[in-house]
Amino acid sequence: MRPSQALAPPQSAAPDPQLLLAWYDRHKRDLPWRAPRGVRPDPYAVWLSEVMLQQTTVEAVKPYFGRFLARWPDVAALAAAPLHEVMQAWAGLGYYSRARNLHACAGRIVEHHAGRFPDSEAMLRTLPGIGPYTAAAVVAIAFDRPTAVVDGNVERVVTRLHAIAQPVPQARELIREAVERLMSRERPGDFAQGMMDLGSMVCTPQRPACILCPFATACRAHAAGTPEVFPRKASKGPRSRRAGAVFVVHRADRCVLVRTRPAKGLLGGMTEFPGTPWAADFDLRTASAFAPIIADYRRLPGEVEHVFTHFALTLAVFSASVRGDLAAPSGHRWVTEADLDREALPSLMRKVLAHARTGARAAPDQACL
DNA sequence: AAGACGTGGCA
DNA sequence: TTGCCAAGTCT
Repeated sequence: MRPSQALAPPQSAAPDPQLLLAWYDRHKRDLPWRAPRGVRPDPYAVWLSEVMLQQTTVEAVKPYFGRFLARWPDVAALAAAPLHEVMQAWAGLGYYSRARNLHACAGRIVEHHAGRFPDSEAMLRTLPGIGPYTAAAVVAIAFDRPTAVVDGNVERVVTRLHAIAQPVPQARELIREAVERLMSRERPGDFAQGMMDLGSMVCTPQRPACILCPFATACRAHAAGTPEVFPRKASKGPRSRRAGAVFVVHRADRCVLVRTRPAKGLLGGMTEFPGTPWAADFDLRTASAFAPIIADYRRLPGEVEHVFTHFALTLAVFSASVRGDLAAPSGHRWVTEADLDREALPSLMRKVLAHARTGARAAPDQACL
């Protein structure tokens, strides 16, 4: 090597997809929805996993994926399932419109596509719950066809690789084009998954392990010494806070009063304990007007705290017991304690239930409503 | 086009 | 406790 070359500024070689594939072959994660090298995975399993993984961590998805696949081994089985069973099985995973769309999508696949997943992105995009990312992921991973798969991981890897300083929304097309140029045409599925593994294991949001990165020599952000400033994101304002109250009513025959939330919106279609609306200016003294049944309510000590993406919620819990022959008010129903586990109870309502169970024992009497 | 839409883990 | 983050989609 000539001295002039040694002294020259770091020469960034164009990133090579083979480097990523070699890294992936050595370090890829063993995930339940991944097929062995060279084996085409079941498009149904790929689609199911991709929908579950939308904004959701791998660890959270694993047990749900296993249960869904065991219970509904193919699209036809899922399409034939009652929606409420799917919602129940999804309970706890979050973003519940995904479960509704999953079921609707399965129905469309069976009705309009002879039970087989389309292999074209454009066709997949027309299906409920399948957006640009999921359509590309299914085409690349399940059908091993070359297409640019861009998720949050890929955005991070690519904005660092090219030191793209525009905030992500504006940079999206630039990122897609960069992936288009970079991706492997020979192993599109492995390339897509390799980029995501790289993003989650090496090119992490904080303290990326650049020393382990197959793209390190080509990476502009690494060269600049500031990988973690990419991607640039618009800062969000402070999270707002709301409050409300819920009523846990026990009947003498060990039933609990519940209702189903409207299909759309927050926790859409999920089971809940009746309560007040949730409001920033909630006043506890107005809670009684929302009690589902006339009864002797006791306020349980403490509160249930829950954080949604766009607001934090504080819930007061009221508890009461009523006679064994009381009918459920319209829009409500009685469910046995045992059957409660088979309800589509979101995490928030499981917290309420746990609070009611412990609170009822710890402090039988407090303020009355 | 910006905001709604869950949850749990971690600094 | 608060904020950020995780394989996005829909409106």
